[in-house]
Amino acid sequence: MNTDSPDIDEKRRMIWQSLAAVPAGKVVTYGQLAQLAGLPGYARFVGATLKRLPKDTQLPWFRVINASGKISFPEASDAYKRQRQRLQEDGITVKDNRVSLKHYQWSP
DNA sequence: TCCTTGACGGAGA
DNA sequence: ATCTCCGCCAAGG
Repeated sequence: MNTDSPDIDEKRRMIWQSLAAVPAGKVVTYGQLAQLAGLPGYARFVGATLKRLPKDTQLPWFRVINASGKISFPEASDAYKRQRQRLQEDGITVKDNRVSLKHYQWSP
């Protein structure tokens, strides 16, 4: 059951919806996803929302990277390795923990 | 209720 | 290119 306030839950829904639209082979930044969801300034909240996703989610959480073009996890972590793996399966080149936003950033 | 933390980002140095 | 500082908004203690 959901005990969160309606407005917060609604914001999460907006983010999930926008995330679902990000196509394979493309990436978006946390801040960009917030804007696409109609929530400018909510970059941090996007991160907090992705953190709450179930491990077996179908949403493309791995297509979200930070504004510097890097994966927002320590390079030694499993989370980092999983995200890099999924991105590479998408055909995205990850060189030294860096994705070229110039080539892969999605613009709807 | 107050204080700290965080899958963020932009401005400055 | 890097690093620090600071504003941002929730979540957790």
